[in-house]
Amino acid sequence: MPTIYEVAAAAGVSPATVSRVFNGANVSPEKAEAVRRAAKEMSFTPSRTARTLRLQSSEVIALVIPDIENPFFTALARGVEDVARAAGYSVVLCNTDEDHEKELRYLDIALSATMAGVIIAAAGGNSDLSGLIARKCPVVAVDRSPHGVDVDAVIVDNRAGGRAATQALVEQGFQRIACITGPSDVETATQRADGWRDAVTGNGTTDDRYLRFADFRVDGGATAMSELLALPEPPDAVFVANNLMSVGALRVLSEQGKLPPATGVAVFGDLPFLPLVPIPITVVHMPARHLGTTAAKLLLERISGDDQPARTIVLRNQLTPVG
Amino acid sequence: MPTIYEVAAAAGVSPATVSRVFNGANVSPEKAEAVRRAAKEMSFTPSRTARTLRLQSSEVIALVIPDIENPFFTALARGVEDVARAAGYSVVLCNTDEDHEKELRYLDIALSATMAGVIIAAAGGNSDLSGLIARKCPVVAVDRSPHGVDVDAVIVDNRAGGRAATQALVEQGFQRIACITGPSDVETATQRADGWRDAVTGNGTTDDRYLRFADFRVDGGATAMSELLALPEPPDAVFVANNLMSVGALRVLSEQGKLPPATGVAVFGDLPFLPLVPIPITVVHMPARHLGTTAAKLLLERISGDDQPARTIVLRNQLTPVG
DNA sequence: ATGAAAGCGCTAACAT
DNA sequence: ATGTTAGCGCTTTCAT
Repeated sequence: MPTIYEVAAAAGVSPATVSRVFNGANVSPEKAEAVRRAAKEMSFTPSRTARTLRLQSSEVIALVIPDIENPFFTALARGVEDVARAAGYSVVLCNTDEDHEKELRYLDIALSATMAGVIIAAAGGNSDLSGLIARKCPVVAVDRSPHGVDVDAVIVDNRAGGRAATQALVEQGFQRIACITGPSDVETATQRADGWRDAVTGNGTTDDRYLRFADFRVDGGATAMSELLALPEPPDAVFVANNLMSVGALRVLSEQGKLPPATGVAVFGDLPFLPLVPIPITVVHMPARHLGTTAAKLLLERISGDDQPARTIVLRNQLTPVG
Repeated sequence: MPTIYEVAAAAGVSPATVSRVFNGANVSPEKAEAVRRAAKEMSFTPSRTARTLRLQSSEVIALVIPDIENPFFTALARGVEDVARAAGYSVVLCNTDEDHEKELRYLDIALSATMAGVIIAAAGGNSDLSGLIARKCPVVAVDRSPHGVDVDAVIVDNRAGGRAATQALVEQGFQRIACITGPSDVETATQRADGWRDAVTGNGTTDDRYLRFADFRVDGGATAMSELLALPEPPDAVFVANNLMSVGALRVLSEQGKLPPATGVAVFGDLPFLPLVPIPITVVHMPARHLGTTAAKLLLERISGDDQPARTIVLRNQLTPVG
C-alpha cells in the first residue's frame, strides 16, 4: 500500500499537497494533476485508518440490530442506508442475535473505531449504552428504546397497536383471545401484550393462561400456538406480537385445519410474504423503512452537532385488514 | 477517551506496560493489577484505530452481499458470522443492492480500513476485485464467483440444479416449461437458465419466448409470470431461478387461479416462508448457511497465511419435492 | 520485567 | 499556493 509520502515523491510535491488534493483544498491545477496521475499510477488509496486516527472520527455509522433474518429489521436497515448514503456515510450492519455479549462487542467496536454514530435496536433487557453516551458518541435508539437512558428514539406505539389489533378481534366476536408475544425482557413485547390486556379486560379473557412469551421467531410462534391449542379450553383467536411468530402460528393453525376465519388472527407487523391463498387476518402495519430513515435523520443531526435534549418520535402504525 | 498514556500515568507505569497488560504479555502481577484498576476506573477502551494503524490489520471481516432483504443472503450471513466469531473476528455486513458503485465503495473501505479479509457475493457484471488482490487482501467469493479473477470461491452447481428442477417438471408431464431467471449479467442467473435449457431441449420448448430475465426480486417474478401467462400459448409450467421471484410468481398464479398442481412450479432456492396451504412445488434446496460457514473457513485459512492456489468448492444443493 | 522512543499514514497549524 | 512538522494512540524493538 503506497502512502501519501510515496505519491508526493513521485509527483514532486509535499505530502501535505497530496492530502490537499484528496480533500479538495486549494492546489494549483498543475500540481493537482501531477498528484492525481501519480496516485492513479500507483493505485494509491488513502488510509482510512490513519485518517480516522488523525481526525478522531470516521464516516461510517453502525446499525446494530437483534435479528438480521427478520425482514422487519432488514427493511429498517434499508431506510437507514438510503439516508446515510445520501449524506456521504456508509453503514455497517451488526447482528446481535438478541445477545448482550455480541451487542456489547459491537458497541465497543463502534466506539473504539471512532465511528460517526450508532443506531441501535437494543437486544432484550438493559442494553449498556453508557459507554457511548459518556464519550458523546451520537446514538439513536430505534424500534426499542433502552431503559433509563436519555437518547433519541424512534418507535411506534406498541401498546396502542396491540390494543387496536386485539380490539379488532373482539369486534369480530371472538371470546377467548390469546396473545403470543416476544421475550419478557424486550420492551416491545411487553408493551404489545399490555395492549392485548387492555382490550381483553372486561371481555372475560384477562386470564394469563392465554398469554405466551415466545422468542419473536418462527419456531417460537409455532410452539406457543401449539400449546395454546392444547389447552383444555383453547382460544378461538390469537393476537401475535410480531411478524415472524405469526408465520409459525399460522403454520400450526394450518396443520390443525383451524386457519382463519375459523380462528381469529391479528398480527403486529407485516407478514413477510403474504400467504398465497387469501386469509382474513388483521395486521398492524409497521413502518419499518420509515423507522430507519427517521432514525438516520436524527442521527445525522446529532453528528453535525445538534445538542438539544433527547427526542422520542412515535411513528404511526396503521391497522389494516388483510386477505 | 483516555489513552494508554493516561492509564500509564494513573497506574504509575509506562505506556508500554499498559499495552502489554492488554495484550497478554509478561507483566508482574502487581503492576498488571494496578493497570487494570486504573483502566477500569477511567473506563479506558484501547483505540482500535490506532492499533489497526500500527498493526496494519484489524480483526474485522467484511461480508459484501447484493441484497440484504433476501433471506438466502441473511442465512448465509449467519453462517459466516458464527464461524468468524468463534475465531475472534467480527463481521460487518455491507449491502450493495446489486450496485457496482456501492460495492466498490465498500471494497474500498475494507481495503483502506485494512480489514482482515472480505467475503463477497458479487453484484451483477464484473466486480472489480483487483484492488484487493493487488494488496493481497484475503478474499473469498461466495454464491457467485467473479469472472476472470483467481480467488477462492464457494458455490453451488447452478446449471445442474436448474436442469434437475426443470427435469422434474418434464417428468411430471408438462409440455411448455417457462423459465424466470435473474439479471443477465449475474452468473448464477444465466447458469440456472442454462440448466433449464438443457432440460427443455428436445422437449419442444427450447423457445426463448418462455425465457424471462427478471431481477431476483418479488416484483420481478410477478411481472415475469404475468407476461408469460399473457402469451398466446402460455406455459403450463415454470422454473423460477430464485426464492424471492418464486413468491411473486406464485402470487400471480394464485390470483389467476392457476396455482399448482394446475401449473407446474419448480424453484431454485428455498421458499422463505412456506405457503400455509400445502402446494406441490419442486424445490432445489440451497445450503445458504453452509455456503457461509465454508466461505468463512476458507477466508480464515487465507488470513492465517495459507498461500495455496485458489480453490473452488462446489456445495451440493438437493432436490426436494415440497407441499 | 520494564521503560524510552520510533513509527504506522494521515491532517492541520504554522511558516513561507 | 505550498512545505515543514507535530501528533492522533498504539505496538514493539532495543536497552536496561
